[in-house]
Amino acid sequence: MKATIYDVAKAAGVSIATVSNAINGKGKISKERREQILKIMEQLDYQPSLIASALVGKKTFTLGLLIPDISNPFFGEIARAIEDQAHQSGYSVIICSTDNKDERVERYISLLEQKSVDGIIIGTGIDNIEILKRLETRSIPFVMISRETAAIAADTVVTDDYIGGMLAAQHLAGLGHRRLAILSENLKVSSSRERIRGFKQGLSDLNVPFDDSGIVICEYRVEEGRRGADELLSRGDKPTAIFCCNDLLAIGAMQAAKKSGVKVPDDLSIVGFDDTILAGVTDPPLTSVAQPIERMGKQAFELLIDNLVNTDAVKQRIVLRPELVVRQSTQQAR
Amino acid sequence: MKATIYDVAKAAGVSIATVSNAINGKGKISKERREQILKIMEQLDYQPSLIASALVGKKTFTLGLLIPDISNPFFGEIARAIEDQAHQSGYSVIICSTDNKDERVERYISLLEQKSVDGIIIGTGIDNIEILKRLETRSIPFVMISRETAAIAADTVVTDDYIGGMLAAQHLAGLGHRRLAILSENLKVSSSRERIRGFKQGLSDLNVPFDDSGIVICEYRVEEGRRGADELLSRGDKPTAIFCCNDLLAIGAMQAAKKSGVKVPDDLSIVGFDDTILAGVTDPPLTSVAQPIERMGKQAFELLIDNLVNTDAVKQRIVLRPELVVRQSTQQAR
DNA sequence: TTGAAAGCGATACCAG
DNA sequence: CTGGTATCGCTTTCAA
Repeated sequence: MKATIYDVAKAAGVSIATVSNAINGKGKISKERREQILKIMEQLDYQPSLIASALVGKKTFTLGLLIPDISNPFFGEIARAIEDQAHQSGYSVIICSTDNKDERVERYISLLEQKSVDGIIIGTGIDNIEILKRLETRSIPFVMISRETAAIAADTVVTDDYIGGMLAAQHLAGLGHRRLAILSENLKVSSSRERIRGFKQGLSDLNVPFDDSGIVICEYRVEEGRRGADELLSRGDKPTAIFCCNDLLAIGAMQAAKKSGVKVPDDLSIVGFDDTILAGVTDPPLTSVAQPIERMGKQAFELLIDNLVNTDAVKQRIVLRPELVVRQSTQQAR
Repeated sequence: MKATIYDVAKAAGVSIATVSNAINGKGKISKERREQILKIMEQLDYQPSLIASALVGKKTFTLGLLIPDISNPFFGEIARAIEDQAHQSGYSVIICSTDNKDERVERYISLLEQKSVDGIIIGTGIDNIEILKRLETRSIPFVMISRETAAIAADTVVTDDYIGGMLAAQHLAGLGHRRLAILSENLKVSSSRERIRGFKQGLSDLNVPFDDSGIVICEYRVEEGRRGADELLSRGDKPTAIFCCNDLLAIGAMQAAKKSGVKVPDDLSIVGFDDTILAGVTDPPLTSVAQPIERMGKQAFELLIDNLVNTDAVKQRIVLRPELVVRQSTQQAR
């Protein structure tokens, strides 16, 4: 059987209170006693039970991470960034892939609640605002990462999607492109809207005309991106450049281009978003707007921890600047 | 404050024991009482504390998952498969990215131990066998997935790497290739050795000669794969086909080929391994040996659960058959 | 069918 | 400095 604090106390000939103090460095214990106890703990291979200490009111040192799908490289990277931060502070993180389904979100949150996690990081879309409100009333700290809700005051860390769109626009316009198009996922996602808005603003700043008919909306998968791009490429005045609101769509666009004999980047420049591992793997490698994932993870974790300490701190919204990573899917317009 | 079982009991005018029984369907309770209690639980928005029930000896319904890196798509998929299985049975999983470092493995295991996880799924290489032995003596159930240790009797679920190698060989030989090469990662990993052994056997079965000088070893990243392939392609008698022991290396090989003007698949066929999301994204899409990840996750979870129930069951080793997914990176030899 | 009471393993307060 | 002891929220006998 696993050793408990009682075993240690008995072996050391002291009370459990003293052992507890020795472990946590609380109270005053003579140095000798302390070392003696520590030694015995080692001999007994004793590991304090976090379960028990969580019950007496301390924290569980466990976090929940809600994302659409851990097998999606973008979220895998987010998870890794958060995991690293958390681990440094002794926290572990429970993954919850929601598939963007509110029903799964609810199940997971209820589970996390029962497990008394210290907080939740939400990186998945949540349609039903009640879910977040519930978190609030139950005073479970949470922060949003890479997603937003206007409907509720919440700590948030996001990439500046507007700037991201702008960077793409400046890059493409700078290369001389004048016939541009946008491939975007569902406009319900605020980040897509912002990316588009930034892109259009970027163009307009440079006096490059753009008409909304150049925007094609599709789901977020490669497959759909391909179909969306097909449509764009079959038009009378084909675009010479497409801005895609994520890498998956960009890959779809590249595949569509190839199928219809349009050469990337010679005949068509393509810019993606997220700069996932996929961007470096396509042929040609994809120019993409990179989100500062590592810093996002760090900030999200820190916000959450602040929340634990200072329950009623003012909610913050941290906006991080993206960066354009130029590879070979874009070139001078001809 | 969160409602406890006492609040429910008081509100229902019964004892906590009765509430407990109502929740768990244990003992005998009149149907009316039960429903009355359930209703009150709902009114109070009561969620039983898993922490408390874990303390009284029940399970924590939490698992640890040790993998090298959750941001690597292959492990992301493994994690997802396991998460889905686990979630179905009410378990949650804690991710532990080890970077293949024993020191991180130890820290994580000790953490998982303190959190009293019900079991651990190990999908990462562990050099120090003592770590596993320790798990054994502490009777923490664990299963290995996609990794093996001969040094200890453990439940294991792996892909049949030998067959996987063979499938690749048969495919390439069947296409008429005679000058073949292998790009493999570190031979310390048993799966690499098996893949190579299977590949060679497959060729020899078909009377296709193969010399060990055609094997190039490198690390597992794209970058190194490129260098390894460079070497192969600069040789006097270039291979017409390369079998790569994972997708990342295959991508490296594709890049090397492109750089030196060798066309894939016209001049060079390439086969990868793992069939990650990356395989569908390269140009041309990569022919790859797919591991049945979903089934692996399912089996691993089931083995673990069996372990919980039946502590001293005979250790099993489950070997799953891989499958060749033919895409466009391979074609008839000319 | 229901309830009283004894833990589970730790923390923390209050005496000594 | 050190040690009782109540407590956290729940499960589980054992009686009633």
